Amino acid sequence: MFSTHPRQPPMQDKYTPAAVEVAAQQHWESTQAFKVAEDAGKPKYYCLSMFPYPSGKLHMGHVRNYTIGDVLARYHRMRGFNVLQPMGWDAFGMPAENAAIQNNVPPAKWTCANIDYMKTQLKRLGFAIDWSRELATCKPDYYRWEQWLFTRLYQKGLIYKKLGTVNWDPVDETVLANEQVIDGRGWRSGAVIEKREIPMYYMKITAYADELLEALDALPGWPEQVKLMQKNWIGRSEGVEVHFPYEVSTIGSSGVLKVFTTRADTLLGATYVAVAAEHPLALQAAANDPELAAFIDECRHGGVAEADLATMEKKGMATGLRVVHPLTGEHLPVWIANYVLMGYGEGAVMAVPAHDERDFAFATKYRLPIRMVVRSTRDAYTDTVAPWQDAYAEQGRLVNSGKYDSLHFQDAVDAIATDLAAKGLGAKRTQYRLRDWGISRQRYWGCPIPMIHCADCGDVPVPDEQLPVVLPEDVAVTGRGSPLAKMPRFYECDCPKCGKQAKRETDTMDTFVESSWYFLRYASADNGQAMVDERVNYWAPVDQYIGGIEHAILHLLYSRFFTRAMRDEGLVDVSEPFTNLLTQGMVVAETYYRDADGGKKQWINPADVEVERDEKGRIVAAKLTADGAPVVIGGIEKMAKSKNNGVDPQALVDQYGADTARLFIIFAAPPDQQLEWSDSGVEGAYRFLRRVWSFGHVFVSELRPQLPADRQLDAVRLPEALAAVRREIHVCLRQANYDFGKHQFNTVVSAAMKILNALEKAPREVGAAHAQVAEEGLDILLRLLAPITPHVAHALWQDCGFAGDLLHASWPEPSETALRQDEIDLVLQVNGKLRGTLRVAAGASNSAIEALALGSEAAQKFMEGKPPRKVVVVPGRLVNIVV
RNA sequence: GCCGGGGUGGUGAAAUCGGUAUACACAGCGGACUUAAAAUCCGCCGCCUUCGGGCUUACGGGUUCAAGUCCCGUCCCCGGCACCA
Repeated sequence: MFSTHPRQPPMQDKYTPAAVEVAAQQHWESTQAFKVAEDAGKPKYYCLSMFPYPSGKLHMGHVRNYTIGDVLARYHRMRGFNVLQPMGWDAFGMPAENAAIQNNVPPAKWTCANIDYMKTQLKRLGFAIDWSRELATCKPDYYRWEQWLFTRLYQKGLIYKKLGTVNWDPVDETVLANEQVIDGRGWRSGAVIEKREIPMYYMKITAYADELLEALDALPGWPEQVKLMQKNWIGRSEGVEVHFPYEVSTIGSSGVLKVFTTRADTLLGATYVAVAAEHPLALQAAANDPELAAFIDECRHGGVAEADLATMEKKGMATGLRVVHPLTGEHLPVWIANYVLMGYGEGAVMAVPAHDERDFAFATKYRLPIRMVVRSTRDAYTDTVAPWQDAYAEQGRLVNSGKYDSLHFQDAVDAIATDLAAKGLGAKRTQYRLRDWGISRQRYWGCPIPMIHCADCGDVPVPDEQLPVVLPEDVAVTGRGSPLAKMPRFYECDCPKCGKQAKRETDTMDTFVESSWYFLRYASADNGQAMVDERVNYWAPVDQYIGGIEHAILHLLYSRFFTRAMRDEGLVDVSEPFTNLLTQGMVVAETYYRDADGGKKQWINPADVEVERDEKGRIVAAKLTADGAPVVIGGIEKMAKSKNNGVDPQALVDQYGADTARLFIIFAAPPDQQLEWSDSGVEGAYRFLRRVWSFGHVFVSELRPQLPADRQLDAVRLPEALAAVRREIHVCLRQANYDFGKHQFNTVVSAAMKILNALEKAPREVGAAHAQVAEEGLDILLRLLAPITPHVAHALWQDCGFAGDLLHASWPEPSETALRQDEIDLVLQVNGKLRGTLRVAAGASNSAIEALALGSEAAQKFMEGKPPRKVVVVPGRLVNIVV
């Protein structure tokens, strides 16, 4: 109160992020800096971050995603590219319906309000976005083209209808998403979920399975891990389809049970077959067997998620039916097993307990025979087969297989397939794990499927002139049933073919459909006459796509499929939508909680907690600031509402500004790793920007006036101390450019910090030369920081008197003159251990270095008089003397 | 269960083609400035040590003159599994 601030700097020396950022953003806004059009004179760079679901407000994961994208966009602009960075909203989806149920607000209204707010947040963060291309998938001018394409693909046969299995909540009489099924029960009703078969539309993604697989090899810009996951997901496997003829005496009719196997070599080891609970043979057997019927009923309980099916207890029951082994003629029992699924392959598998772990466990449990037919190279089998060993599943030479004995895997498969084909009981076949994409959803807040069901004409696509089928927006959502199915004014219509009264489809599409083509729509977002136009072939493909690793399979695979489907419709030239892919890691933070009633945990926000540290700085305890009583440290978790460990980006921006938020996010971890939140790390980022700011203004007031007229630094002979500072700056720049190339932005920030450290420590007494080095260093520093902290860089660029708009400045390159060194230090090792350093001339020969090393004091000492056995010289790095 | 990824100081992390492990920060400790505090600046900071040095990249082996990096095995953590987006 009474104090003055005698050393308080002049006004412009104080870093005030809010003022700096508003000014920079106004400048970009008034110059329309980020609005782009096609330009044949420049290479184009289409930089795209995955568009957000408008959930309410931005979370830290969004800020990270869009900061990474913005860094790349601004960097490429300075590299001379014509950069497009658009933004939009993935606006259909379940959360809007849940909010509608909870707060009694229509999904459309809720969604639009969220979009408005989140857009202001994105603008405040200073992203270089071309907002003129903004789109929202819930708007008819977007989804009408999705409906239009649907009718095209339907007429082409690429979309078809069949039964699919869903989670049915018998109490709420509604279909649930997998995440709404918890331990086999509905999340709201608590009712036991049943599997139910309903008619659904499917996109024939399997028609592109081979192309989607093969083309992965031509995507060098994608992370190997993502390509591998997609490859495994598509799951191409070469195998044999085997037909087991029905035993007529038990089944009562002739026919064959089809199974697919990749291990046809083990066919002679098959001791039973298993079918899904919904399989026709299962239903037939259950018809007059109440016990079997009860078991099938039990199999219907629980959800459809694969992770649940794979981890549940394997159960089965014999049907009393038999099939005939196609090669031996042996009669094998047919079992119903809960782990066999009707939707996968043929809904039936052959079981070889001796060589398949799951079959082994099943056979052991139900005392079914186990017959060894493969002797692996490790000769793992003894006379007793239990317990299971992984080696049992290995390929090897056949035994106990009659004429196939001693054949190895591939020869055995070939011979068996040939014999099966001769008998008409099987053949080689390629199978995919990938299944067709079921896109029907029994939900309200989605894109209506443009189909009309007519009693006479069947399923009829909505004609072009009747599109879009507009989703009514003034709707009450209750969570019971589907609102559209209860809305005659929506579903009552006339058949487009015969004109009779018909019924409109009331299912909507999977929201993955909207996100499978939005990146193409951005190129021609203003076109009201067509889905895309010729501009798409200027911008597509996306040069750099950035988003969470959690989308590695579904979203990215659907987008690759959709791009091809649109290509084959003549809408776009390219096949691959995303040339380069950067998968960003999660944002995580510490959690704290207290035990509450009923074994529940009461999660406490980290902002309300104080931590205690020991003398090493380790956190040893934590307490709630409000009451001073201890809380439990819950470990590091993904930022989430449920764990109350989220940090609100808005509060961060309000307190420190957008540049500090961006700098911390970029510096704390490389983009593809998880990012651990740290309030003190944010402080550190802010401190750095303040130092940059004050150095800039020291330059303006003290150094710039000393600059000589001739500014050719490369021609100047600098004092050694200053030459070292300049070399350090250029070494850091070289490092930063290398790191930018591999998207390791955290070390670009390190390099910027090192440059500032070097500038601050530069010897001041050398006057004009110092001012010159400082000017060059500051020039480099501001351009390096321009993509990361664009506002502060923009302001300092102006204040320090550098020419032009920093947005259009060129990217800096290190000077060879500045990097030149006459002598270098090598590491001296004896027997691989560090024993000293060796100063040598930069161009010294290996033999000269070797001689110098052997003669050195350190080498003499640690060689202990023994003769060198070998001397390894790594030029520019080290010398290793082996004795 | 299946597929993919990760594990380096007290903490976030760095180490480019197998070549000085711990750059750059954060936290902590000590000092300067201040009536005091904040801010700022300077210094120290992997572990052990008989002060010669020895040890250290989740754990156990292996290859190599040399391994955080390559190979084999184990443990733990995370992402995805088709209706969350």
